[in-house]
Amino acid sequence: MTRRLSVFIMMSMNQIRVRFAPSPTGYIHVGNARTALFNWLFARQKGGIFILRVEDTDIERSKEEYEKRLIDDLRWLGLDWDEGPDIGGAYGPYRQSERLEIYAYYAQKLIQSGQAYYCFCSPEELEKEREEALAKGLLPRYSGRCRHIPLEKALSRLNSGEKAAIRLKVPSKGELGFHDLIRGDLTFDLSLIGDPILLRSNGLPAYNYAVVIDDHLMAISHVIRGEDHISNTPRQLLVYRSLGFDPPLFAHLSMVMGKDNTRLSKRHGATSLDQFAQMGILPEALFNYLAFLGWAPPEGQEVLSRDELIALFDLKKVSRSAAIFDYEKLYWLNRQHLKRLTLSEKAKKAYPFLLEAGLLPKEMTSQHWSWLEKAVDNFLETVNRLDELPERFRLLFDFSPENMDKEAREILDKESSLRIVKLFCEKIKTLTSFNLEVFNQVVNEIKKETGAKGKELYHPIRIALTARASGLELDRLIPLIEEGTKLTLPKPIPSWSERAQKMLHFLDNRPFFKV
RNA sequence: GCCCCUGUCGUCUAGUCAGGUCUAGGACAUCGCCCUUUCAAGGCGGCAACACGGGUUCAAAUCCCGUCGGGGGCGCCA
Repeated sequence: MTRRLSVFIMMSMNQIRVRFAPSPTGYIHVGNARTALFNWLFARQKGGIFILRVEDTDIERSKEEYEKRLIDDLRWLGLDWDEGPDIGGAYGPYRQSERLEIYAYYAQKLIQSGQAYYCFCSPEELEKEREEALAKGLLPRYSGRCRHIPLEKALSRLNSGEKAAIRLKVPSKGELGFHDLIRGDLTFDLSLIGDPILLRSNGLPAYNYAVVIDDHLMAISHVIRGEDHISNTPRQLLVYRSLGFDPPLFAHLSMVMGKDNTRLSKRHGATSLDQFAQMGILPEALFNYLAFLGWAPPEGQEVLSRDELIALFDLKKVSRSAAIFDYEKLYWLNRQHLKRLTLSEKAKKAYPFLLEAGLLPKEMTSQHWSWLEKAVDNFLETVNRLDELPERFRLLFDFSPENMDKEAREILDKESSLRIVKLFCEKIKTLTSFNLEVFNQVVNEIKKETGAKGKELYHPIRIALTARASGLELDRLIPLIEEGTKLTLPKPIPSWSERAQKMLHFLDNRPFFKV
């Protein structure tokens, strides 16, 4: 071994190396995303290495398509990795399906040293035994029946074409413990653990085995993963021990639950990252929220950027109890992050949602963008999510007196209001230009002519202009409409005169309105 | 069934390791008020928790024991 290589190994021994190891069996779930995020925060804070490893040994369920989506989704969230299947690295390959010879090699070593053995039991037999044990209230654990088959005999059965899995021999008594960075010292009774499968009869490794080989060979220093792996840890520790590997440090994160305290699933609402993107949740907001699931910064700060989170994060302060995913708080955080964007970022983020709704054109001119910025500046502060924006924009695009809400109708039922609406419409229907100045002039005239003021005056005028009882402040709304009518849009914004004429026409054909 | 983890406002949590400074702090949600030509936003304020029962102690959210609740595991899934 060269001096340089040994220096390299020495360095990597002290190097913090963590990994996120998902199975590409579906779209990435927020619970897994949170695990990835905690690993990432830890690595980035400590100047360590963050690795993405794809655990695709479940051939039935793993799909290439999912791996691609997984990568896209993680990147969308704002995570990056130093080694992974898409970018390579010194400890690859990073896809378990490409590491099969490695698993076979170590399994053989264990067979040869007598620490593992061939098991010829069929999955059906085992399933039956397990069910029987469960029914009797016994421990559903493998009997160890094949443990005593002499190696020569096993080999000859193998040669004659029989299929076998490889199992690890687990001591029948004793205790095994480890220190968990979040939960402290944990101990387990070995007599309760059956001999785990290392290699399945199809040659593919089982999770509890592959994870050990990979974590060791990839020089993982800290395994940060979900609580559902706590009881797997002793099994894995046994593999480390049999192979003479030093185990890494472990930290088990609590689960993420839905509102009814069951595991978060589709029926609780959005769970996969792409769904949050579609809802108009900013990745930095989801990132912020996920970091807060089971952890809180020391001084109670709430709205934090990725960099601030890196600086503040502390694995030792992570909560031990399960957290419920609260959409309301996520939405609030999203609003806060939305507010932090610059005007042009706001417009850029809003655009896809307005395009999708058919309100803005595919080809945007600089006039479009400048108008969008103004509009977004007014509407964004009223929403939690970007996907609520088209609905707000309809205040500008839709003008339909026939669809007035109850509140607006009730106001029009008052004779004084109706008179103001008509007066206002008559005055503006023939105007060639309309702006705030003209508007105020017209309003002043009406004020003089009718004596109305305040709410009595402005509420009807709002209805005349928008056919709605509520919305944006009028002096912010008018410039937006005025400028918007000059734009080329898939669906034009009605001008003041169109509005006035449409409203008058509507009123004339409504006999039940007085006057 | 057995094993493991876990338990502070409805929710996320601070406080628990080193018991008194906790008549338990913050945030979301909710309710009320203010601002306001509407609706929001914003500002201010209110409601709201140490799962329960024992013990130790001058003193317990904090330490010990038990009970109960919640979650996870016991796969040729990961």
